[in-house]
Amino acid sequence: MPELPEVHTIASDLKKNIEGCSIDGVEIENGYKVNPNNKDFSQKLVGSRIDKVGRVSKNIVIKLNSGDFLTFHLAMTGRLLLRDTKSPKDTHQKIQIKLSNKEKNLALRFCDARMFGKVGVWNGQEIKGLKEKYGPDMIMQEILPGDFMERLKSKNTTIKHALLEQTIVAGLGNIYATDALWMAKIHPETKTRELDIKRSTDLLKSAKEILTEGILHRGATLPDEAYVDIFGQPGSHQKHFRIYGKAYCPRCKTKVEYKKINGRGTYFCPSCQK
DNA sequence: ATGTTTGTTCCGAT
DNA sequence: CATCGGAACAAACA
Repeated sequence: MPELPEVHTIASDLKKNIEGCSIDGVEIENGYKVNPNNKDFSQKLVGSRIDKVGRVSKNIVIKLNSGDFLTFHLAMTGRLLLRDTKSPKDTHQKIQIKLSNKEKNLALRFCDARMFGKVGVWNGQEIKGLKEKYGPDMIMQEILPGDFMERLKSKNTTIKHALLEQTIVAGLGNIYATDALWMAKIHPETKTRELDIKRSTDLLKSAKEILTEGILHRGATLPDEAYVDIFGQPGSHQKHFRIYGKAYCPRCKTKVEYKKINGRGTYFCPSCQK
């Protein structure tokens, strides 16, 4: 489930809590598979130290002192939890990584109900390749409106679909893209080829604004609690959704329309999104 | 029982 | 060969 604000929250909390820790052990649930394989994964992790925690698009990327990188992609239902080593196993727990420094012993746990998530260890070259496959990050990189427009126009599809394409711009998911289009008063089925500079500028501004707001609210947690932070706490951005999940447009009170656009549930106001 | 779901990748059609 | 749309991945929930 996590989109940029949720992944950002996890990465920044992890940064404060596990940088400098040594990796003492790795436990992988029976049948669960990681990259490149479970044996090499464990061997490369155990005995190394965590240098830096960061994010590449929606991947959590952890740099080790060995020069290798540990990555997590949470997909729809992945969770990263920082627990006491003695705390009981979490639901859908797939991996436990034991960490320690002078003051504490911790367990970093990866859990995933639907198992669309991905976990692995990679070398520097592979991480370079990972970074290269994504478009500019909506928060960490400066994107000029003209560039944003050209990138969107490079794909001949609906604006909603193009926004979700991480190779075009990185960070938006279904919820934030839906709200960004509402903020910019753009119909989600608008063809990318019909974009002009004014609408592209509005959309870029809206997307950055909604993602920034999401970060301030520590992400959005839906009723199923697929996303919680590393301490198991929900975010609060769900209280600030603009049109996602709404029945009436907050701007003009028109009844909200819901339809699948390129396979994803999309809410929009038929009156003010043109 | 059926239709949903926050993401991404792959396959078939064009 | 390149591009696009949709299915598929798997599980929980209403």
